[in-house]
Amino acid sequence: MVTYEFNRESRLLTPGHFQAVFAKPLRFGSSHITILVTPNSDNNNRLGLAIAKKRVKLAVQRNRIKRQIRESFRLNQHNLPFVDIVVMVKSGTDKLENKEINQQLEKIWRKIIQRHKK
RNA sequence: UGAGUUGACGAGACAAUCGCUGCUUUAUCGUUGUACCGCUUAUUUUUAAUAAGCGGUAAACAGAUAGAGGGGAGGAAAGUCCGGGCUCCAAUGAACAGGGUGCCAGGUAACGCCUGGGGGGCGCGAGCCCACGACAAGUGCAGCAGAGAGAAGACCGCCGAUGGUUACUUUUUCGAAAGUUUCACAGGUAAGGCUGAAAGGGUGCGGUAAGAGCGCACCGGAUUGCUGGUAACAGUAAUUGCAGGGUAAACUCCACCCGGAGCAAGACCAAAUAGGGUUUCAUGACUAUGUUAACGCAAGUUUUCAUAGUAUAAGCGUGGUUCGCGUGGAAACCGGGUAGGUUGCUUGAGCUAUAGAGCGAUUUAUAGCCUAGACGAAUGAUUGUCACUCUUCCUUGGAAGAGAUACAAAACCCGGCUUAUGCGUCAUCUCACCAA
Repeated sequence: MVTYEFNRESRLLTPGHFQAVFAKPLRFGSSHITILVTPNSDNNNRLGLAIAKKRVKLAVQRNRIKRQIRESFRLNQHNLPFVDIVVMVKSGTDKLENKEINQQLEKIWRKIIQRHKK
């Protein structure tokens, strides 16, 4: 079933959730983005964002990046296996265009899907 | 038309698709408690009451799903620099300490803000800028330069009583005398030079050996009075030779103001685990005394029963005090409280319009309106069309191409200040040029 919804059930909400992902992650990355992945027990995939103030200084840029990531996750989530995901960002990302962020993310989604098919 | 000045407003628009988050409403679903009705069981106070369970109906509250409607970042949301509301803590008031403000008047919930006025500075002007009380209460500070930096100072210069000397001039009774020049020097001087950011009022005339408020006139200052003004202050008259510079974002003095911490404030619900208190229960344990039985030569060990004691234990360590060690189980209830959740949370010193008061900040009255409430943190993404600027072409409003789209995102709420900001629109006044 294809869904484009994105509500509270598809987010990591508490520090506990985040710790679980940081504990033993699979790492995927591109030039500006790092993604940590852990399989979860729910029949759902969940997204958490870790955009450090150190990496992206302006609140406006942080918001923009978060929205782009959420949008990309929302549109691709039906292809992903059931996993918990934490997206981290390297410095310099605030200078990327929306399109570039999207391209990088889609590459990573493909990698994750391939890895989990095996 | 150009160059400026001040003020106000806007912060790309529309459509489609896919999403996020509150609100309103409709439908469905299940859950919880409430009321009523019926049935069953139990107890007793037995034509009934109470409790528990099941079923039905009603309305309410919250939840989930689906549909519809409607709302969803800013002028600075920023910096967190002031002020206030609100919350908790503290509190009789006052003083001290500490901090802040600082021309006058008004506005305000309050302010370090705003308005009007005064003074000073800048600009041809419209206008803009200024922490703008007191250094004659006291203390302190000032590199270098310079003679001297505070009731100053004699380096150069100017003058010069007196004494000497050289030369010259004049007079001459030929002894000399006077003058000029020059040297030494008691001293005078604050005009000039020099230094400096600053040198103890300024200009002119008189005066003097040379000078000097030494005297005078004008300007400036101080004091006292008068006039105008609520006041800051301004004007004016008389008196006073002038009275000791700067610095108070130096200590300080004067006047006025200020309790502390903050929505991670505060309030409510409250899992698991651990721990606290109260009550009850059951039996067991321990101790003391007596006692039964068994074993044993005995000391004693094990054991039965009874009585008494046990939470500030008994007991042990050490004879006493102190101190330390030790102080079992189950159930119910109570209270604190972590994770988490709910609330505080958006109706407010609110916005808009009209009218009145006021030069204005502002304020009064009436009417209308409700305009974000997220919490690992929503307010978005993609595409298309049109707008904006520039260039080119035809030509005077079309086409093509290119470019730009800033600064920056609520986090309890308001009033300010400061800083960032591509640009567009409107109004205001000033200056310059041209035309009339």
